Amino acid sequence: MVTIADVARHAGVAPSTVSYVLTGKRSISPQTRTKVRESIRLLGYHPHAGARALATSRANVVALVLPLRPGVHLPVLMRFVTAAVTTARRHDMDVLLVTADQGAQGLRRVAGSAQVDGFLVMDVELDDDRVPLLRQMGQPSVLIGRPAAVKGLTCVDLDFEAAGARCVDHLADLGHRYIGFLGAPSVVYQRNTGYAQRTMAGFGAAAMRRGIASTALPAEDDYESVLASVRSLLRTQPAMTALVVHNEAALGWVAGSLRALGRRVPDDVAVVAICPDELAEQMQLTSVQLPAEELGRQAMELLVARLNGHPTAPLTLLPPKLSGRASTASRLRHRGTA
Amino acid sequence: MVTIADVARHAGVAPSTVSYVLTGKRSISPQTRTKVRESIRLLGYHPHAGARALATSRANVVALVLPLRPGVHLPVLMRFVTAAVTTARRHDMDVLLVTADQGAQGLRRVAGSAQVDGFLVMDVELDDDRVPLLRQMGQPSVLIGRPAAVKGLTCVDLDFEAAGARCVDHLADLGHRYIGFLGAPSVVYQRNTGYAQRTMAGFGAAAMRRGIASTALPAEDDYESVLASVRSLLRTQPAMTALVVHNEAALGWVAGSLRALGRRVPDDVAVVAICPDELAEQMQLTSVQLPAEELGRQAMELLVARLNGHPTAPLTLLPPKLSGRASTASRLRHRGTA
DNA sequence: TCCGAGTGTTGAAGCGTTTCGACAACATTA
DNA sequence: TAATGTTGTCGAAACGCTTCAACACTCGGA
Repeated sequence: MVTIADVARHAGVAPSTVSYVLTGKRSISPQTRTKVRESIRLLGYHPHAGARALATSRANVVALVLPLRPGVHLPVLMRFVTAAVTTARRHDMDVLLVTADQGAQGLRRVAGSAQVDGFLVMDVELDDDRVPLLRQMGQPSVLIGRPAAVKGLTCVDLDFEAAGARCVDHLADLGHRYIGFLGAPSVVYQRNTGYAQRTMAGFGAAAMRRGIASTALPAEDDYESVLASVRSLLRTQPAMTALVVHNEAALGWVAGSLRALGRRVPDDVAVVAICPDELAEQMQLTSVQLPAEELGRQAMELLVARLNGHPTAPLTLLPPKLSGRASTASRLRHRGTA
Repeated sequence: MVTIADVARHAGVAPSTVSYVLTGKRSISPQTRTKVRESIRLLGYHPHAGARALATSRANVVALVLPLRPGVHLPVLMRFVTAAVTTARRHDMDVLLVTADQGAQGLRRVAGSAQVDGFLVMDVELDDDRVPLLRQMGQPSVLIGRPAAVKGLTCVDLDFEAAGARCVDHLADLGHRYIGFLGAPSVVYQRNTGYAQRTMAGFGAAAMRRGIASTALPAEDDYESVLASVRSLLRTQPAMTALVVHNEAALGWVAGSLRALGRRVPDDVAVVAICPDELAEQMQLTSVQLPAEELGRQAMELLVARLNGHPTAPLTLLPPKLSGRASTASRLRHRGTA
């Protein structure tokens, strides 16, 4: 292994000088700087991460805590992950993967051994058992998701209530008066997952506000079950002319199910999805974006800020954005206003 | 931070003694051992990972290299990942996430800075640009997948050729004489991905061997495209009575497409999938298992073996296992033998 | 001419481990 | 009894980096 001493010798300077060239914490003459840089390049020098961590008590690594629970939509999850990793790298940080099975135990271990400087915790539930632990541990952490109490934490999330409401408003503006809601798999609700419940709440409240009749059902992630849920919604509310879908896995089967039940999208039933934009684009669905990349990026930026001692707000909510597409381009409004 | 010196002082021994208790590299009297253990517990001591890495030149971290290319089925990928992480933890190792965008550059960096002791590389292509790099770098590595030349490497993979063949044999034994093959999205073949091509090859060779007519087509991951592919297969070979599907994302739409074209599973068309067992179980499909967990586990075990200086075979192929389920339970055989 | 400020560089101490050689204390053998 | 192992413990020297205090210069200004 080539060390800083080797570089120093090769460049004819002291090790500390090389260090200062690297970190930029002191001014170095341009001549020396280029000389040192050249030696580094020539020798293929890379600072030893462990040694650096020891000297600075900073590992430049953050833990990414991924529970991998059933019911989470992995493609979406991976977008969070990629965005977070990319952002981390932009700040010269690496990412250590901590999965569910390691549990609280695992958090303690990596924090205690100074392996990581902070935590990025994904898929946070309303009352998450990791939250008290994170609060008590000194290490900075950022949560993607929103536990019941955010005091003393840093959380990032989409404003799911607003998202649910936004869907209703859009449909109401188009003249729809009977709207259905197709939710996540029922386990997700049983588990007390904040985002699912909040979307529902926002949806329901907005419907009340606008004087619109609404019905909601969960949907599992297979065709039969989606079909059953849609059928059930239609039976409950035969006049239903619009459907809000908050379930990525079910999306692929919604149009098919409606068709199987004799309804066409968008002419008989308009559909609004809450999902990543790409997915909606591909299926030509009007949608409220689930800005996975943006969330992952923001979360990591906040974590970096905290690592550098900057204070952060306990809760950052991203406003929902709706993109209109073919699935709500029905002629209902014209009919209604005709 | 509580250090080994603190523990030593608290227990009334030398730091080195504490270290020996921890590593077990020298015999320590039971009394001292319990005394030290008690102090460790009481003070909540965790050895500093960086310091340890510096002293031992072993980070006890492996890099997990995840390209996250389009077309890979993420649920399957995540099973590899979870299995690999779990296995790593069983050997007291942690896992650093390295994603595609970091490229070869990233591999060099983490290896050079002694951040990781080895690499677990996933989703390896036939001629992967990371392979020469891995060969030249000193660090041990294990690949999941199978590049064109495996000399000097350690690779783990399912025997996809055998898997393709196994499907044909099963169907042939049931009396089918006209078999279709529904493959991965076409990008996967364009990208020269080994597993897709090998499955096809195994399928084709077995069909020839058994004197069976076969047709193959790729399928994209949306309903319309699956329907189109299936229709095209049926048009090419109207007598087709069986279908082998090697495309997790398409699986959900296969039965629907066949039904839409007037064929029922399994009575008109038998279906065999190559996919993780759980997925097949859920859809009641006869399948050749894609043993993601087993592959991830094996790969990590091999990596650990290499890290400990044990030699490893360049190629470990897992034999395919077929589980019969409802989707091939047609009465064809009886008709055939009747 | 001398002083103070600023600039560029250095030597050495320290970060928290592991590990090697040394050394007591005790047990075993000749 | 002396020589020889064995066992358990210790002190000190690494490991490769950062950073602080100190030092040698140069440059203006008084």
